[in-house]
Amino acid sequence: MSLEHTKISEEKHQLILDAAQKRFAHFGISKTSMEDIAADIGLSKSSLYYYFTTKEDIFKAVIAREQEIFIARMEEILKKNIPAGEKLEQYILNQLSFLNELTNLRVINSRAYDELRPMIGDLFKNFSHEELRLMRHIMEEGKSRGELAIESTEKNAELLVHLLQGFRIRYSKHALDRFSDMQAEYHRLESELQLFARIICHGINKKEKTLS
Amino acid sequence: MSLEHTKISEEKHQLILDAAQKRFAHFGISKTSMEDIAADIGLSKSSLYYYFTTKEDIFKAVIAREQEIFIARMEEILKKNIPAGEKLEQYILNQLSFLNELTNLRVINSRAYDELRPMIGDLFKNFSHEELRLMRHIMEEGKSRGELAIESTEKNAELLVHLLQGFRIRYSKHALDRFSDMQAEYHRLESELQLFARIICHGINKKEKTLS
DNA sequence: TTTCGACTTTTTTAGTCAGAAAGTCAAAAA
DNA sequence: TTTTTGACTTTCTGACTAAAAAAGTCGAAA
Repeated sequence: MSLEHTKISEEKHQLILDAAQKRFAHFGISKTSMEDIAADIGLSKSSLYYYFTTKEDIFKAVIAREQEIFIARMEEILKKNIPAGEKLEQYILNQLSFLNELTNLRVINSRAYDELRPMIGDLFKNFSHEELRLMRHIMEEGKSRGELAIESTEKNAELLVHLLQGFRIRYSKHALDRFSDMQAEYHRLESELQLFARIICHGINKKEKTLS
Repeated sequence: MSLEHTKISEEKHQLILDAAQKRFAHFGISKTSMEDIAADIGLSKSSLYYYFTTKEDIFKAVIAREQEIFIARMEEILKKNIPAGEKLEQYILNQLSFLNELTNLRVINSRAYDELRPMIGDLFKNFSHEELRLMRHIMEEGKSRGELAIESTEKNAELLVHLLQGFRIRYSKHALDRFSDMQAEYHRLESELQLFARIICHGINKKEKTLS
């Protein structure tokens, strides 16, 4: 309890999470021992238990931190003074850097998900809620400004979050298939997401002259 | 070889696949023995090996057949004399019955995918190609008729297939979470897919008067 | 408050083995 | 000639064990 409030303790927490984050991203949970993490930052294994009660807790904290980073980054977009459509576009495109930088978050989308769900199910659910909150914000703003042609902000927000999640899951699965050329894959995906954003915003049908 | 051409043999093939399909859908591969399948159609296990060389082959054949059914059903849509946008809409909506009826196909999208990939990886890839072919057809038709506002038919077709696959994977994962009210879930998903189709076709932005 | 070494407990791993299921084949039946 | 089968061999799986590794505890010390 009181641990949370001292500065030094907080720094150590972050130090541990930094080390764990790298290890987990590289070797996965099961192939990362508490000793490994401790050694990385020059502590004994026992000391880790002073800061975290279980290995699971460390993993959860790592995931939670990556989720916070993602949400924070997306919130930056929402603050901008641009049309809702553009916010949506940027949100969609920023998935990319998300997928590439937050490795652990990416991994829980794919292979590991079924094993990890019992552990991080709540985190995942909470993350979905957060994402939905952001998307709802975009929808509401766009609707109230008369920029978006939508009825139910809620349904639209849900759909978009689901599409993005589906896209991410599918990509994560795919990415593990091949250890090959990640760079080329990145560019392919980037242009695909651009097209995605464009279609979502403008539709695929030719625009007719609107009657109303 | 010559087996393929006799009528009786072909019927037996189908009979075996019918039984296997039900067993697999209900119990999964590992919990379905060759004896089980054989017993279901009043044959000895040995006889099964007269028609199929391995259990794996039977499973592959079951999947392949479900894929063919799906593709055939979708091709029906392509034949219709309706605008490309409507074809797209119907394609998107028909995912639903696909997910509900072709159980084995649904399962390989979710939990089992990682285990099954080595076995059915090729089938899956081939299925993707087929789906892409259909989607490309819609795009090309829509473009040549001046109905769709697209540049690269290929890129648009790819994106849409990826979105649909992502959606399906996400849904399959989700569906396994809860054994709850499948009926309500079906309706929720149906209306979500309707919205999906509408946004893809018309976009989410308010239409401005087009200049060109 | 923080660290650690020595400690116990739990989980993984490697290996064994028996029973079940997969897969083969020559002979019989249709 | 096509189809089926029972008896057969081979392969796979699950349950068990012992040993090793990793998780987790605790009291003492810095």
